[in-house]
Amino acid sequence: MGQAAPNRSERTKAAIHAAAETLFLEHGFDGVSMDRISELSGVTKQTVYSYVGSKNALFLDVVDRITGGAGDALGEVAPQPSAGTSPEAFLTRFAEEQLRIVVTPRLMKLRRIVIGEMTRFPELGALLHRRGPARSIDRLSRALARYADAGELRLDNPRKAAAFFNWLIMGEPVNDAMLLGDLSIPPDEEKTAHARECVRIFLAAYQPAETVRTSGGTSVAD
Amino acid sequence: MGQAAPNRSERTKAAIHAAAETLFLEHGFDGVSMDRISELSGVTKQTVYSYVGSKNALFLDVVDRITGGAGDALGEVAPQPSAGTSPEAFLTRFAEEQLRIVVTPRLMKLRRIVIGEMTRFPELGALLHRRGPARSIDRLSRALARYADAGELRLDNPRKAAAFFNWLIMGEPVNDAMLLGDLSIPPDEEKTAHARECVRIFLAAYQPAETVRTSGGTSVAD
DNA sequence: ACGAAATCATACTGGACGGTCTAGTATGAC
DNA sequence: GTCATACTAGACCGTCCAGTATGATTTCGT
Repeated sequence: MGQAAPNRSERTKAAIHAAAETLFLEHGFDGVSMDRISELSGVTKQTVYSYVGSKNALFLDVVDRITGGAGDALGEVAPQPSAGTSPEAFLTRFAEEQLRIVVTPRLMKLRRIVIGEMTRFPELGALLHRRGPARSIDRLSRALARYADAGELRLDNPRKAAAFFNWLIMGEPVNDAMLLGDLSIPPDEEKTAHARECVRIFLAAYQPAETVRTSGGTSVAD
Repeated sequence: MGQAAPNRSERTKAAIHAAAETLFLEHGFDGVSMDRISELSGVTKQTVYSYVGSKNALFLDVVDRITGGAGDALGEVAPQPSAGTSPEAFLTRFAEEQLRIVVTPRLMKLRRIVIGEMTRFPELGALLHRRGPARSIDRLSRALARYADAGELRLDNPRKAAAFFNWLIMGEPVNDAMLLGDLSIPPDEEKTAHARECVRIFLAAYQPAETVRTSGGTSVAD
C-alpha cells in the first residue's frame, strides 16, 4: 500500500502515462500528437521518447493498463455464490456491479477507441474482449453451473446462459453509450432498476418450475 | 426499377462513391487518402473534388447512404404480426431477420468506424443509432403492444420489453464482432439457433401463465 | 462535325506529424 | 569536484495529406 517516495524517473513516467491516457481517451489515437502528450505531461518530447519507444507502444501500454485495471476491479468485488445466497440475490449483485464498474465514461471511451482502431491494432480488440466480457461471462458461467448442480437453476449450458444474461444486462447501455456518447450512460438508480428487471427475465427462463416467478411481477413503472 | 442509361456524370459519381465506401469501410477515415480514393475510382483527384466538397462531406455521405440502405432493407422485410401469427413465430422471424441483415461484415465495419469517429463526428453515432437499433426497437415495440392488447403477451412497457429482446438477440454477436472482427460473425445456422433460444427466453418471461413454455424446453445441444 | 462540359495529368501549397539530433542545464551521489 | 542520470529547448528531416491550380484532352449531345 504505502507508496515509497517515487523517484524522479517514476514520477516522469507516471506523468507521461497520465497525459497519454487523458489525451488518447479524449481524442483517439490519430487525434493526439506526441507534441501534445509531451506538452501536457510537462516534459520534453525527447524525454517522452526516452521512456516510450514509439507512439504505438505508448498507446498499447495505455490500453493494456486500463483493461487490466478494470478487469482486476471486477475480480476483487466478484460476488461468490455462497451456499446461503439465492440465485436472485447473486445475479442482482452481479448485474449491478457489472453496470457500475463497466458502464463508465472512462471505459466506454476506451471501448470506442479500441473498436475504432481494430484495423490498426486488432490484438487490442481481442485483449479488451478477453479482459472484459469474456472474463465476466466466465465467472458468471461457473456460478450458474454451481446453481444448476444444486438444482436451483435449470440449464444445460452454463456458458450460453451466462452470455445471455450478460448481454441482457449490458447490451442496451453499452451500445447506447457507443453510439450516443457518455451522456447516455444511465444514472445509478436506473442501473439498479435495469439490473433487477434483467434478473426477473433471466429467472423466468431458467428457474425450475416449482420456484415461481419473483414477487411483484409487474414492476418498472415508466 | 429499370435503370435509365446512366450518363457520364452519374457513372463517375457512383464510381467515386463506391471507391470511397470500399476504402473507408476497410481502413477507416484516417486510413484513407483522397489520392487513394481517386485512384481506386479511376478518376482524377480534381474530378473527385468536383463532385464532393471535402473528405469530411464524402465520408458523411457514405455513412448516410449505408445506414439509410440498411434501414430500408429491414423495413421492407419487416414482418407484420398479422392476426394469424403467433408471438413465437413473429419473434423468431424478427430475430432471424435482424441477425441476417445487421450482423454482416459490411455493417459491422461501418459500426466500428462510426464508433471510432465519435469524437470527430458525433452526429454519425446518433444517425446510426436512429436508423439502426432505435428503428428496430420501435417497430418491435409496436408489435409487442398489439400482442399485449390481444392478451397474447403480458407486459406493461412494450418499449422496454422490445429493447430487452433486441439486445438479447444482438448483444453477443454485435459486440463480439466489434472486438473480435468479422471472423467472429456466426454462420447462418448458428444465427437461427441463437434466435430460437432468445425467443424461448423472452417468452418465458413475457408469456401469460396459461400459455406454457414452448415445447422441447431443453434445446441447444452443445 | 462542333462546341461545351467533363475529365485528365501533373505539379504545387501549406501544414501537421513521427521521430531524431544537438547542445546544454539541473540534481544528487561519492 | 566530478560523474552519471535525467531532463530542456528547439531545430530539423522525411513523409504524408487535404485541397488548389492550370492547361491539355476527351466525350457526347446536338
